[in-house]
Amino acid sequence: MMALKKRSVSATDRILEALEERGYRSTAPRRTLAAAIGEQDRHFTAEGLRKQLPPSLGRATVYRTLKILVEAEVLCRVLLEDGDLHYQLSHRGHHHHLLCVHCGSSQDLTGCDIEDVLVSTSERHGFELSGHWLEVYGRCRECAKSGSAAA
Amino acid sequence: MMALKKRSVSATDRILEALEERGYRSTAPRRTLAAAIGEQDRHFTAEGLRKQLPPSLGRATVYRTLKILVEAEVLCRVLLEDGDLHYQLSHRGHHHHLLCVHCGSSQDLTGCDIEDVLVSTSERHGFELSGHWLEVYGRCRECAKSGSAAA
DNA sequence: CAGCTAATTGATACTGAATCTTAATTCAGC
DNA sequence: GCTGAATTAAGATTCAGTATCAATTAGCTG
Repeated sequence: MMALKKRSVSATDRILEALEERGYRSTAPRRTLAAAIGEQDRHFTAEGLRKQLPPSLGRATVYRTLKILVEAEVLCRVLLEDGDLHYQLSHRGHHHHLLCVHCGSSQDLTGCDIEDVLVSTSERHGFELSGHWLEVYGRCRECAKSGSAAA
Repeated sequence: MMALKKRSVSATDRILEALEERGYRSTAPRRTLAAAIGEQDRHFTAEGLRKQLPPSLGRATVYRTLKILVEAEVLCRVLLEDGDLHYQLSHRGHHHHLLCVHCGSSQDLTGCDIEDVLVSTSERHGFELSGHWLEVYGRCRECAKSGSAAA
């Protein structure tokens, strides 16, 4: 089906740059990890990623690096409908996801007015807003089109 | 500070009723659990709850019952800002929470227009909406008022 | 209320994810 | 090439949650 990939900058490079920017050393394990993450085209888990890596790459290294990358905003965490937390390549800055429950793809949600609605709603409740978490589930255009009898 | 508690119906009773409605037996462990849950005035975890119970109450029983109660919509799960999932007494039906990051209290978010915004936004993306998860973080009126130098 | 059966229970073992510890290795600058 | 600090891998450990299963118990039924 040939999902189109915008790999112009290479996610792998973005990851390595982010590490360098933050003063982390360039090591073989991190390069391996960056490459592996760059190949993910869906959200993934730490353990799932680990299974795609040489077993010589220590578990702690995977977890440490993922944590760093989330802090660096290269990765973000997405909440699946069942409460599972996965990782995913991210664009910097605050955004939300449209998660396809069928194929697992995700689109970023930008230019929506949700923030505004939240602000005014919070005010009505005397609530001093500081943040929020939103995930949206459904079927992406492709999956909705290609039928598969939407439940 | 005397948080006001609307305990008119007693959460404990609501829990027991929900179990009965669904054809579950009334057992001593379940009554103990219901009472304990009724006393929670914040979101809590399965293990946290367990620590407040007689150790004779088996681990499996706690988890089993919590699962039943979530299905019965007496409890709902809330996502904390750090990705932790907790439980909380719930009103039936779909709703969101305003979670106070300071005192841990939560208010239900009702009568907001978020659903509408989501529908139209999703449409713009060719996305067939099926569900969403939203948590809002901040400070409740009390905590915002009582200062404690909002970060 | 005694007896019965299926639901329920709790102990225990088990799983899998994630963290901690530590000694050895590797990077990067000199 | 040296050297010190960052990084690593291995393994032990913790922890939440699940599965198993024999023993118990609720709630009929007569």
